[in-house]
Amino acid sequence: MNRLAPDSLAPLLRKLSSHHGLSAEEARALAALPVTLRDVPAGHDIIRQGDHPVHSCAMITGLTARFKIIRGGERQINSFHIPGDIPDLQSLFLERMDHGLTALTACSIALIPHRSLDRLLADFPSLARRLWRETLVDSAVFQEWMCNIGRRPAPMRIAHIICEMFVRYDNIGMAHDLRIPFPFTHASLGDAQGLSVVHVNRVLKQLRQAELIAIESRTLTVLDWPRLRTFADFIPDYLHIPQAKITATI
Amino acid sequence: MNRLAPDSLAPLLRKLSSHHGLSAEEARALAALPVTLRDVPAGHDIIRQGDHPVHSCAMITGLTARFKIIRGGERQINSFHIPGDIPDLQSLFLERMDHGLTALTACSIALIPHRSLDRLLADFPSLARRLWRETLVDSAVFQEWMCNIGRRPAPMRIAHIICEMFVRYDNIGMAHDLRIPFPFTHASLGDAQGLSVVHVNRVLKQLRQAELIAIESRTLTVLDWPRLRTFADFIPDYLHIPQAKITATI
DNA sequence: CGCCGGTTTGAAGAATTTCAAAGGGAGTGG
DNA sequence: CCACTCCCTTTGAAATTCTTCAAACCGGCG
Repeated sequence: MNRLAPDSLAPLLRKLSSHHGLSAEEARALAALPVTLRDVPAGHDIIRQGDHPVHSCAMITGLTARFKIIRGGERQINSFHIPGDIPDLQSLFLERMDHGLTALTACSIALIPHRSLDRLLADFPSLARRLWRETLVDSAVFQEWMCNIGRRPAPMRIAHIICEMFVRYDNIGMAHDLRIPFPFTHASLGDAQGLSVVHVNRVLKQLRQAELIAIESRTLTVLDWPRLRTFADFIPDYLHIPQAKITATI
Repeated sequence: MNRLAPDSLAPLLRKLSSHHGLSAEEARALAALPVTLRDVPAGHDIIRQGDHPVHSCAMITGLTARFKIIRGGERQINSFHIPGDIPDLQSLFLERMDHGLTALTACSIALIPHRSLDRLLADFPSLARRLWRETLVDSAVFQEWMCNIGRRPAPMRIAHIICEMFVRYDNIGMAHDLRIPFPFTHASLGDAQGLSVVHVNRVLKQLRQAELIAIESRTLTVLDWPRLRTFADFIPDYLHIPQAKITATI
């Protein structure tokens, strides 16, 4: 399942350059990282709580989630990760994993040795700043999720996470005609937004009946973006995507 | 309300050195930062959503909270900050504030110009790594709070946040005889943990009656740490405080 | 064809919120 | 020094949201 490929970091490069363009030199340094490609089947845990990873991984295709299992066995999903994300960049500085990373769909990921990352950051402080920024955006998303889970009623929560995924997929060029991949199970949405499977189901039904969204064959169509985003109280600030890139499509 | 003082960053220095000791040179560079001290009255907003700050602030005394107001006016508190924390370090890279920072008690804070921080980080990559790490710990705390809010019942949530504050206060030498400052209002706890004021009140009553804690004159006493931490399912990993420093006191 | 994971529905039950109102306690002004 | 005020805490009761339990359904895959 391991192989090497030269431009496997393309999604990451695109994302990193989205804020300020990457210099040729920076791009070269990133592309030169010695990565190992790995294909992960759906449902597989990529990193487990308690691990001391020596790699971080960049998402190439698929969908992953960071999660914690709490006493009683309930799962809390803290984030979803799509191509271009580095879900476990923090493991570079926080040696011990306090959460897991799991593949919600079949994924292909690029493993980057911490040692190489260390060197890269030392040699290119500007890249260090970019990556630091990425971890901060991550953090900003956590904060918005807390608002969702802590203070918004279920229908708003689900609408909100749909809006978020829509904008994020759009940002990496994976939204077309108001359609995005939607491989989420009701259980994964519930674990992310603090709801039971049953309730997620009922709420999705509402959203469908209100003709805000349609879901078929693991694809979600936004039927009425303005109404959906209003309903969800969705304000994309917190994703810290450059304005220009957002307003273009939506 | 502004004045200058030489060693106002002492709490921050102590915290930063807690992971790996600071070199003399690093400590000197930090202490040389041109900070402005400011006293903030309780209830005052230090930074508002939408601001583009040119400083970050280090907590010297008092208690602050990061928060968002959502449509409908509800407040979600995302984090509490005690002396030694830099609640808004992220504003160095995320230009626009997507949340606010408010003083829950009278506070004194040290404003550090972003320009000086930039220079510091460029001159001392090792300090950059330490500060990056701090923001990642912040992130880890967000993740644990998500577990709390999303998946734990109210009594566990409140017990958990109490455990967290206890360990954090202990870590900066502000816990004595199992007592910590407890200036939280029920409203602030509720806004942090996704509960109503009324319910926080009832839950605190339970915890008192179970003789897990006692609260008087804004001081909380942990009456039975082992039982409290078990009840809360509290595992301090996520605070990423060096083992040695934790087990010593608790 | 049959299995399996995921979805859907109904009904009952629990946790939590909302509404309403009374009870402290600390600071302020007279 | 007292009275007043404001904010916070506390309590009760009713309403609501969401969960749990149970069971049927559905669609893709071996």
